[in-house]
Amino acid sequence: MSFIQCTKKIALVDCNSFYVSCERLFNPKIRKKPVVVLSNNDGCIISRSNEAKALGIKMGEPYFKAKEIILKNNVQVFSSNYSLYGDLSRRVMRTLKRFNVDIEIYSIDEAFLDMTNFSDKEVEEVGKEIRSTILQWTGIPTSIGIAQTKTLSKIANHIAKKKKTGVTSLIGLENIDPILEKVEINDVWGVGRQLTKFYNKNGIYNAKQLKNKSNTWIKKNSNVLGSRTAMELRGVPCINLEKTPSKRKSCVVSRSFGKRVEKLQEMKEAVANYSLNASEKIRSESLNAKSITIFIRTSPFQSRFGYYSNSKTIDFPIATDNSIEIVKTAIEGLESIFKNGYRYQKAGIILTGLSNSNEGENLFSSEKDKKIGNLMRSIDKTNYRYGRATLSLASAGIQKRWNMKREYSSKIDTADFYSLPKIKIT
DNA sequence: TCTGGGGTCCTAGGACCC
DNA sequence: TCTGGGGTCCTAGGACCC
Repeated sequence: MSFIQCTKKIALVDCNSFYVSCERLFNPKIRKKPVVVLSNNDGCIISRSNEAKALGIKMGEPYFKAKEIILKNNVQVFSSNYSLYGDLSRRVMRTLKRFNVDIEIYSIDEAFLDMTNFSDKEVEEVGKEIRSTILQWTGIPTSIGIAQTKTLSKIANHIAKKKKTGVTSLIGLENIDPILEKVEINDVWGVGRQLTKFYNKNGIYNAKQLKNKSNTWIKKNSNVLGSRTAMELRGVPCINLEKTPSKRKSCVVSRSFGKRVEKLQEMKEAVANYSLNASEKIRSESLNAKSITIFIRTSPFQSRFGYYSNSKTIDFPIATDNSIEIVKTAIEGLESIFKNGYRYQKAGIILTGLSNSNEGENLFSSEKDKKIGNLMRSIDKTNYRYGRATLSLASAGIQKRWNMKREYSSKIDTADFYSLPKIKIT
């Protein structure tokens, strides 16, 4: 038996230190300097410039732990600014779409491209052209890895990150084992902490070893995901390019608090706010939620005050996108799990069982429901125009003492006219 | 003092059915 | 003494990703 193997060519375009690059765009002074961007609440370091990496600052490290290195080396620090990053991401993706190839937007700073239609020889040159176009049009530096499968293109991308040209193609190479041998197993896409531990225990330390491990062993000792990764390392595509984004299945809004919350009233305000945001989000995507989960917890890192974590899931009678109903239900859920005497660090809500809201006026939709629908739409429009929370519910509160910390924000927002960077003409 | 947020998918185990 | 077996569906929790 024989089969025709159609060799694919998949490119992974990845923005270099994306959030840092976004901040640098409007701040030339920090171009060659070490820079880091912090997560919400200024908690952890989630983006680092090469200079910051060289200082030994680690990905995901809590900010307070890295503070000493940061101060000593005059590292520039920024609170995250997702409105800015989202806008620049859209610009990068729009630029990519101009190249007329199938594209899957994989995350805020990554996209897979199907370059199968280009010849083995062309592919690297096209990659370079894409890279320089993005740089020129958006100012964002990228790296591009090209290979036969998504997993291999991730590896090619790692290599490209260290090259000056920023582009690496593994297409047409007879034997990539010497390359895979240098890739640590935990750097392989799909291999996280637990799998690394397991593979190490079984003598697998790099990508080549996993690739050459027998199928039967992998199938017996891991799950479908594990064998898929191994196949992909062998050049057999198992993970398809998703051209059309699939509808989301859940919607989470959760935050750590800027200050610990101890009172039910404050917690209610926070949960009401998260519920409002989530409702607005699903309405903007024409979705209804079947149920809602509310969760609260104290800090898992500070057990001296006692640890408490709980959640409550409630089904709606009918799938809904109505803010008022969602907030009301969230508060109900919160009251059922809230316990006095704890210093809460985080809360959130999850809307699940999402379905298209236009799928059928259901039997119960009444005049009243329609009126509520119209009300929701006009709230959304007003908030879109004048900023979120122009119109809100009283339960969402005004003081918001629990609001998150953002001490180091650049306050630039290319998606908001009043926050555009200003140029002084003299 | 200070440790992110938003997703998806898989699996094990329980409930239930015939 | 022996105490069915096989199937589906659902959910919670874990692992992974960026």
